[in-house]
Amino acid sequence: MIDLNLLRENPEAIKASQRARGASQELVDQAISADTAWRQNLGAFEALRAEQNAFSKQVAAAPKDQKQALVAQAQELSARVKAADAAATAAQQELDTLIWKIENVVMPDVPMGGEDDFKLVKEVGSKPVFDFEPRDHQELGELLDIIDITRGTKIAGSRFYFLKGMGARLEIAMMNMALDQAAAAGFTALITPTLVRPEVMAGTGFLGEHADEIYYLPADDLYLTGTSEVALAGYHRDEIIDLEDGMLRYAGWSTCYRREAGSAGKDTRGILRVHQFNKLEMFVYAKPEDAEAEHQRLLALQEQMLQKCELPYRVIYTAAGDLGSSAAAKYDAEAWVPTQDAFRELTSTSNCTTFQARRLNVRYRKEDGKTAPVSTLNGTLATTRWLVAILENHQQADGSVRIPEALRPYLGGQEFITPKPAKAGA
RNA sequence: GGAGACGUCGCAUAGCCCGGUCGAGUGCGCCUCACUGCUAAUGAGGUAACCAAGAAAUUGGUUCGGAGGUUCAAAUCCUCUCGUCUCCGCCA
Repeated sequence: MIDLNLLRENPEAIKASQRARGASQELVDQAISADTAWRQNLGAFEALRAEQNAFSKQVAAAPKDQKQALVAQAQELSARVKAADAAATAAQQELDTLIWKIENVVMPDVPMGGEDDFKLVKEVGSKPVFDFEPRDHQELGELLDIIDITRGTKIAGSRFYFLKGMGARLEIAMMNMALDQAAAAGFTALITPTLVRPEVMAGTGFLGEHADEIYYLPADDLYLTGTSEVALAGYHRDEIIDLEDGMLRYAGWSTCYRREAGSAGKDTRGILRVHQFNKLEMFVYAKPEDAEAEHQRLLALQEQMLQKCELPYRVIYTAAGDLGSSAAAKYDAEAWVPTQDAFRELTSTSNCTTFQARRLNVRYRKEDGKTAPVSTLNGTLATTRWLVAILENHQQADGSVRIPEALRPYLGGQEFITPKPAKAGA
């Protein structure tokens, strides 16, 4: 939710942001008139209510024989109060629906435009050169017997898979390495609920634009979360948190579920885009003045992970139109996927400024003792998708895969994943 | 799954039966002052959040888990809902 004061004092800033996103500017004008109407209605109601409260005290103090007459008067007043109350409530609802539709105000340096209008920040590492025809991760997965898509599909349908043997262990190793790194950087580990109530899903904004993407369990009226961000953002909901000793940093470990309804036919091969995967997500509650520096720090942590996995990658600064509605700025790190001859997104980190916290009502106490909304930030540190890049970039001519050094301690020192030896006589 | 109890201002509780004098008492914690003087005791006062108006002091309003309802008036009565606890049953 945007800041109402900003709407009143500098609506042009919000309009400019909406324009950069390619979102509606008209909404801003509508919200301003709704705000004015609401405040008028509220003032009228409050004056009437004050009258009623004063009158009510008279009634209470009046001697018995006068009560009857006073009550009769009060009835008439009560009716007017009810009407004014209803009008004020309606005006507020109107304002609310409008204000919730306005997206977060983007940072001034965010490029205008859509998905392809990003700013390239950097490219790191060199793309592997193969003197053989590289296999894609699905082929490697089958050859090494570490990814079983056929059986995943058999038991759960398309976009499901089994990670088997070293495949399963590789994912756990990577997740563990990420968790260790996060812990060293001051993040508290959290294993989060993956089923949440409707109000939490709505409160974090995912029921809006992502509604199609979400699994829902009608028998229990619960939603499966597509990221632990939902639980992590809701964690301190309606709280005044203490940021005196520094920001609150969490590393959420969870399985994520996505319907991928809008991506039929896209990335159907392998495990690049699946209905269920694991993810380690960083989430930070910070004072607004510290948010930008922390955003850079999250990106640095992501890069550190990518480098430990010895992956060539690039960092892009997303354009306004490709930002989530609560993000003011976002960096994506994309790893090189050789068989696709393309960079594919492995991590994403967003600075949501105070937008998300305002909606979730998470505040802190400032020096002057007043409360103010905090800033929230999030960023991916590892997901199942990373396996795609690891397998493809580190493959050898015989189909074996070299394990990046940093991961080896998590795999008993093992250096390669090798194909099963062919059975004798086969 | 069955039965019951409970949810009040940081924490612990009073108030609810018998609606108005309750936005709400007490204890603890915390803050300020006084006194004493020594890492304390005692006394006095203060101590929620949110919204609107205002330059501000301040004023008005809302909030007693949440949502509805009854009433001139709801912490208090009614309905639903969420949560916690206890006992019983059942069981990965």
